[in-house]
Amino acid sequence: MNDKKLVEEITSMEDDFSRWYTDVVKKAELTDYSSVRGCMILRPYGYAIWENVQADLDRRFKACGHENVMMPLFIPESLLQKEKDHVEGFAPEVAWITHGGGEKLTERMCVRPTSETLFCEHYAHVVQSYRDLPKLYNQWCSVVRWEKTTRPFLRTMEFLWQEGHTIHETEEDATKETLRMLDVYADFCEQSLAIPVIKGRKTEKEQFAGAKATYTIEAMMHDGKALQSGTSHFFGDGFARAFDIKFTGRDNTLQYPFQTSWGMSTRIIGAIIMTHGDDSGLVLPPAVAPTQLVIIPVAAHKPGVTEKARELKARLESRFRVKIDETDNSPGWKFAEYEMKGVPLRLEIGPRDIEKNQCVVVRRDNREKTFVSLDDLENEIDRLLLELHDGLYKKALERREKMTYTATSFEEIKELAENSPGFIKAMWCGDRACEDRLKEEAGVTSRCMPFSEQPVSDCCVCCGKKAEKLVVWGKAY
RNA sequence: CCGGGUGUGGCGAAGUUUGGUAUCGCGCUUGAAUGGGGUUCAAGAGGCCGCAGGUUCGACUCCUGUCACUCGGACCA
Repeated sequence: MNDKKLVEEITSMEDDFSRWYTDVVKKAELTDYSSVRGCMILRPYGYAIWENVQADLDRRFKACGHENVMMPLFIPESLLQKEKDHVEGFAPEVAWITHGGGEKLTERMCVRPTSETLFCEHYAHVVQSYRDLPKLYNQWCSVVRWEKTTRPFLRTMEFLWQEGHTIHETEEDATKETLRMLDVYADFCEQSLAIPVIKGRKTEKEQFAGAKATYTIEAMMHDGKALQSGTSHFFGDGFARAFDIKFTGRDNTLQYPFQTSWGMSTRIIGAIIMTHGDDSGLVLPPAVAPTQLVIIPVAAHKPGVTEKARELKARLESRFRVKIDETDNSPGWKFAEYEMKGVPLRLEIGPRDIEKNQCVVVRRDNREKTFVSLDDLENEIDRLLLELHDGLYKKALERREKMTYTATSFEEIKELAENSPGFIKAMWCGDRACEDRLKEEAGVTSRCMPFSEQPVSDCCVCCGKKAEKLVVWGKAY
């Protein structure tokens, strides 16, 4: 490989991870900028990834019984104001509409930063009896938050997401739903995106504005930083009380229902990039790759090559997302191009292969070449895609384990935070003051309190008092 | 929001110190050869130097303002 050329194209991860990220996003043609500050244009290739994410998640939601709806883009100020914690959390970053059709509005409206308030208002209309419950709703939309600094996918002022909003008869049902959706997200990340995640609960400091409990899946990026990849919130009956949502229960008394909400956004594409990518560019997990296999004819001018390549495409496209590159760029150029774009498998077919009734299939993640008989092509591709997915997952998991440390004293956690990028497992007494101090002096925030972890000691890493909660600490995007 | 950096054809840069006809590489177009890791040669096209003021006979270059991107921090679901 010509390393010199490669260095000209993108910054290496090791040299500057942030620049590597922006370079990959740009070179893989995922996004573009416009004259709208802090917002991104999703180009066809970037949008195609989102469409695959969306289709996969939507299937999972429907399997749980969720129904899609559409809520308005705007929220009147009075509606946003109804739940105190919620408005306090979001007010600083909403965009306000003050004029319409050239006239000043009597009441200003914000562009939705999230739609809890709209769902609540609607639920108040449609929920009368326990027979109306539960309602399991979801919407695919974009939301706006007036961010100060932005980065493609990771933090933009407008972004695409789904927000699920459900309402239940009992606290128990709502709690179950919150955790069920967290599992849906975790399964999606691991099975479709090959991203290992840690499931856990957020501390009160990190919890969603208005929630009684926030659960999260946290993933570790290549540089050791954490990315919150999906969240699921339990609201108790707080929103129901604020919005006066009541139903007649089985015992003929008026009761408040219990609610949840959960979301995953285009940010997850940032997670894919920073989990699997390498110095040659993007590496896409097969389940969401817009093209799973690219066919590259070699010596295409020789008789029979183009025909054979087209024949293979026709044969494969009922089972895989296949593309053929018939441009007259050199094969080497094409190899580099599709590596940049993260296409999982590359199929090379040339005169020598045709003679032997075979082709060459190359994996994106490790560049391993396999000569595959054309008689067994479908099965081999299936196998290679599966192996590649497993390989990506395993590699990401190994890296996370290698970059996860434990600390039992303040000095230790501070030293680790400074010198060893990654996650730090340490006990916490539950005091906000300790959490604040760790942020202030060690520069780490609590990512989550994992569900399935053994205690690493019995006293708080910060104050030394008795502690039972294990927290995963880290620096976050 | 605070601090640093950068804005020059599609992309990446030089030129700015010391004001005087807009440069280079890649890409693009056309033609030919090549083709198993970013091929080669030839001929072309393409830029009011981020934007707005100011200084000057003259501004990519100096001054003021402003916008965007970017890196770090703060804030953030």
